[in-house]
Order: sequence, then C-alpha cells, then structure tokens
Amino acid sequence: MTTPERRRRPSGRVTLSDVAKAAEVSPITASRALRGERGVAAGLVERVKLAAKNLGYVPDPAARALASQRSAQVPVLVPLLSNALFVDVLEAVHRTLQPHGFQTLIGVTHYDPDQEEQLLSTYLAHRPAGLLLTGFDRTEAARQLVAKSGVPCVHLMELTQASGVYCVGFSQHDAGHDLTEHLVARGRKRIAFVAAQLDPRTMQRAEGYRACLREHGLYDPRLELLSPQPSSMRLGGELFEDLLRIRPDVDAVFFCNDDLAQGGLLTALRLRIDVPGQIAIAGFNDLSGSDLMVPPLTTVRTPRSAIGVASAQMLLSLMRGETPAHNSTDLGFELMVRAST
Amino acid sequence: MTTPERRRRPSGRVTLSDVAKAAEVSPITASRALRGERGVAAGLVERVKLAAKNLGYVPDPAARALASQRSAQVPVLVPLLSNALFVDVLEAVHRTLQPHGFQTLIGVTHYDPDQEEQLLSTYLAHRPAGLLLTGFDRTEAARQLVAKSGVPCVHLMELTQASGVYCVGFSQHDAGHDLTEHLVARGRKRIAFVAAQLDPRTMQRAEGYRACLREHGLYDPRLELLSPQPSSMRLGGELFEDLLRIRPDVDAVFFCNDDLAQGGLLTALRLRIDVPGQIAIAGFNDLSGSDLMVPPLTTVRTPRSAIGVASAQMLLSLMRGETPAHNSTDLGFELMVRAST
DNA sequence: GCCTTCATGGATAGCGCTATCCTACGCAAA
DNA sequence: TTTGCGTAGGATAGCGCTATCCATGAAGGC
Repeated sequence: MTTPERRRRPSGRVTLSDVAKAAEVSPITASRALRGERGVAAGLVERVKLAAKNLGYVPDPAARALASQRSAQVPVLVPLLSNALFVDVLEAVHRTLQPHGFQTLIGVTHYDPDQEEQLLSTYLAHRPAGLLLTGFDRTEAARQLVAKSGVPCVHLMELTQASGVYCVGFSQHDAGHDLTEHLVARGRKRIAFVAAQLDPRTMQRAEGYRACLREHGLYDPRLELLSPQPSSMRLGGELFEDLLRIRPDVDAVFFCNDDLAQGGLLTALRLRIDVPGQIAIAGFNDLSGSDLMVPPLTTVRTPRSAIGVASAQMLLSLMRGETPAHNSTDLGFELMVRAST
Repeated sequence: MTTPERRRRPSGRVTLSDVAKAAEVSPITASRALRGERGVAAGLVERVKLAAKNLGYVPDPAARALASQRSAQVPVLVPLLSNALFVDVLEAVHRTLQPHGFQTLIGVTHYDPDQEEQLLSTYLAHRPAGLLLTGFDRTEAARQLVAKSGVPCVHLMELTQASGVYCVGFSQHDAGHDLTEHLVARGRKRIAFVAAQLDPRTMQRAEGYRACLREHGLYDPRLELLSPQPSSMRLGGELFEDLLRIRPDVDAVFFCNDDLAQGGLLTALRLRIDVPGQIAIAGFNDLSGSDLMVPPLTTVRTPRSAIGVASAQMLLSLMRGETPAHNSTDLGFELMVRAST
C-alpha cells in the first residue's frame, strides 16, 4: 500500500492545512492570510504566502464555494457565439473580471427563453458571484430565479429606466432611427428594412426605422422584409433578391445587421447592381469586413467592447455590495458613413 | 427573527436531506436514487424523484465535487473565439456533452502557451471530469499538470500517433498539400503562400504547400509571406497588396485561412485584378461567406463540427473508464473547388 | 438445520474550506 | 487598580453531498 505519510492525504492534493502546517499557523489564519482578510500580522501573511507558493497550493473552488456559499464564477448568457458582436462583449467582460479573480462562464441561449431558463437554473446552482444577461426578454420563471437567488445581475445591450434593474447598452431604437435618417438625408424615398432572427433588439431597430420614415411621410409596410430565420450572409443575399423581385423600385436597404448587409452587398455586386447609384445599402454593428466591402458598407458602430467593460465594472461594484450611482449606462453608438450610401 | 422551521436551513436552499425527508428515506438512498446508482427499489426511486421535483431540488455542484472529488465540468481550451472555426467546434462539443450531464467550460488561450498553462491550473483545481485541448503545442509544465491530474484528455485539430495521447482532427499537412496540388493542376507556376498568426497548424499547412511545390520543382521561398500578426480580413488585403508589390508576377495565392483570403479577394476586386484570370486565390476552412464571394472562393472544408462531436464522444468513453479502440481519429477534409481558381 | 451469498437500505465519516464565536493580550480611560 | 474595548490568532462547527463500511433479510447450497 502507500506509506503512512501519504495515506493522510489520499487525494494527493495540497490543502490549506498543509500550507498552515508549513507556515506554523492554524488553518484559519492561513485562509485569512491568503485571502488578504482582516488583521493578520504582515510577517505571518508573508510566511503563509511563501509556504503556499513552495507547496504549489491551489485553493479548491468547490470547498470554497461550499463553505462560503459563494463561488468566483460569473456566468454570461449570450444568444450566440457565431455573431462577432457577442464574442467582443465576452472578451471585454473576461478581460475586466479576470484581474479581480472572477471566472467568466459562457452560456449560449440560441435566442430561446426556455434554454436560457434552463441555463440559469444550472448556473445559479453554482452560487455565482454575479450574473450578466443579454437584454430583458426572458420567461417570468427565469426572472424569478434570478430575483430569488439574490445574485447581482447586470443586463447587456438594451436600456431600461426600471429601478433596481441594472443595464449597460445603447438605444437600439435611436440607432435604427438615426441610420434611417441618414438614408432619408441622402434623398432616398423607398427605404426597405430587411431583418432576420427578429429578436427584441432587431425589432427595436425596426421601430426606430418606422418612426423615422413616419416623420418624413415615407413609411410603407410593404418595404419591410422580416425573416425569423437565423441571420447569415447567405440569407442576406437571398432576402435582397426577394426584395428586388417584390419591390424593384426600392432605392435603399437598411439591413438589421452587417451579416445580412454583407450578403446583400455581394449579391448586388454579382448582379451588377450599382451601389449606391441604384440602391444604397446600410448595415448595423460595423463588424469586421464591413469597411472592406466593395463599396465599403455604411453601418452603425456599436460599442460592444465598451459594453463588456462597463457592464463588468458595474457588476464588480454590485458584487462589492455597493450601489452604483446610476442603474443604466447609455454608451451610445456611432454612424459610420461609407461609400455604400 | 425567522421561524424555527426556517432557521434550520439558513441558506434557503432545498437540500438532499429535504428530499429524503419528503420521500421518507435516508439521504444516502435519495442520493443513490437520483444518480441512478446501484440497487434502489424502483418504487423508492420513483418516490424520491417525485419528491425532488416537487421541492424543486437542484443538487449543489460544489458539494458534489467536494464529496466525490470530481465535477461535471469539461473545460475546452481554444485559441480564439473570433475565429468561427473554434466556435463551431465548441457548439458541437457542447451539444454532444450536454445530454450526458456534463457542462462545457470555454477557455481562450489567445495562442499563448503561458496563458494556457495558467488556465489549465485554474481549471484543474475544479477537478474536471475531462479536458479538451487544441493541438499539441504547450509548455512542458502544462503537459505535466494534465498528466499528474489524471483527468481524461482529448486533443483537437491535429493528429499524432504517440500512444496514450488521444486526438481527433485531420492532417493539416495533407490539406495544405492537396490544395497546392489543385493550384498546380490548374497550371499555376508561381504559387504564393500567405499566412498570419503562424500557429502550429498554419505551419503544418505551409509544410504541405512546400512539399507539393518541391515535388513539382516549383518551390520558391520568396513566394512565402508569413506575418505573425493575428489573422483578419484587413490583414489579408494588406498582405495581398504587399505580395503584388514584391512579386507582381505571382499567378496564384494560397491564403492559410479564409479570413485572409476573403480580404485578399475583396482587395483584388477593388484593384480590378482579374481572379482567377490573372491570379487564382484559395483559402482554408470554408468559413461562412467564402461561397458568396465574387468570385466564390476555392478553399478546404474542414470537419469542425465533426471534430467537436467525435472528440466529445471519445472523451465520454474515456470518462466512463473505457479504452477507445484507436487513440487517433482522422476525419479528413474536402477540397471545395470554386470559381476563384 | 446451518452457513453462505447477494441484494437493499442506512449510519458514519469525511471532502477542503470558511463563518462564527471565543480567548488572550495590550492599551487607554476612569 | 479596574473596566472597557479593540485586535490578533485559534477552536469549533458546519456547508451539502458521496465513499465506505455495516446491518438486515431473503434466497440458495449442503
């Protein structure tokens, strides 16, 4: 069998007790020293940290979570990973939380509230330190789960004035409005709106588009092409061709995101349709590649990294038990006017 | 204060004991019933499951991990999320592990072995059930960590015959070779290789490219343009212009991935260079959009979803304690010949 | 009839950490 | 001196689960 010394630690793991023994203090003092808690004499802290380093001690997160009723995990729920938008947000969140010792967990909901509810119930069982959710569109049960858990939560991408709800984003409605305004200013009269997925944020942009066209007396519901299918370049091309068939007189297209717009633009190129001569094309999000299109794509640059950073910072302050000055952070957006309009 | 009944469970959490009490069995029997372990009478299992459902019991993963020395987490380490390649692999892994109760954790290494080592040490502290790693390029310390932990591990994207090392992928070398062969077959004589990032898999493709050209007596090192910068469409366009400046006589370009190739193709379009008339262009991975380019891009379709599924299945069997029939699964690749060559 | 075997359920004892309460001591105020 | 109080460290007792051993009873062999 094993030697008596080895038998004492069957898991082979270096534990806090080992560190405490090496530093000649009690386990609880070692714990406090390593977490930088309360008054532990500077000399002891030094000794404990040295011992931990020498032994290669790594705290057991499971034991920690069990004893303290709180883990260092922060789940972030996003609809998709195949949209660069969310990947950028995740990167920024991770970069911001990492130095504070929090671990970002990525959850993908596929725009399905039931899946999100399922994910929430799984993740909340882990007693997370905080929570980041995309938008406000979820089941009542999901909302209850979050509320009852008491876990600090910040919402991404959309804004609300509801009190007690923390959010970081920008006005999807206004962004849709302003981009449409730009097309109107370019003298376009028959401005189509082509959208896919039809998630809440897309529909808010649609509302902005409608509001703007109504202001100018240009609104025509038959210029809206809404597909519930997942967004892709391919679909953008197909919808663009559908649109040309239904409304050959269209003189501008507002694609609800850059994927669709890039697909539309490439299709126009293939069909030798003059952009922006015959039709102006605009997208949304300013994803990689949009500035390289032929012609370069007019779009709305959304502050995705800034949203990641700001939401993580807001969450950090909530996790510290602070109450942020404002519960809603509007990071705005930027119209990127390029040659396609 | 709180009522006596409530005081007994300060965390407010429904525990296994609550379920056991409701089902009138001992906690350990409830545990066994819920995990479907050993011989528990069918009637009891039913009763326990019903009680759990009624009480809304969710097992505490921390307590479980602590008691059993094993969590249900499976970390997957990938270099990037901004490459659709890895997102597809992750999706497939998640889909495959999910039904078996395992939770996929996403770790991003940014092609940095030190960061990977750091991530490994963090994740291994969680006592994961299994581990998925991209490629074989890591620090010796990282290798030791994995080996000492005893956690089952499968490697993605590349192949090796080394015994005891499990891997699922395809021959990057052969794929690079075959794509080059296609360009040679098209009568091209001055075939350039343009690459970024220069990770191991890219360099294996480069070797395949070189081997093929040497076979045909066409190899010319001055046709290789290797940039350590991260890959992007923008960089692809820039490198393409650089190449044209240095070697205006080039008649084909093998971009090491589709990002670069799409950027190159769009630049050619903008510069009104005839593709494939003057220059043939090929990419790698068959990412979304490559088939929509003008002209559509010749590329190599890599089995990313299949790699995700197969690696997860191999890991599942390792986690069950089985020894898979073969330790290396070659899923091949497919040449997608399109109009750009 | 007795002893064995196998199934089924329970009692016990941790996993590795931290929350909570407690002690000892020093120092300032009364 | 005495009381009070803040501070540095420790003892104790779990967190919620499962591994491990043990008890019980029924079935089977001689």
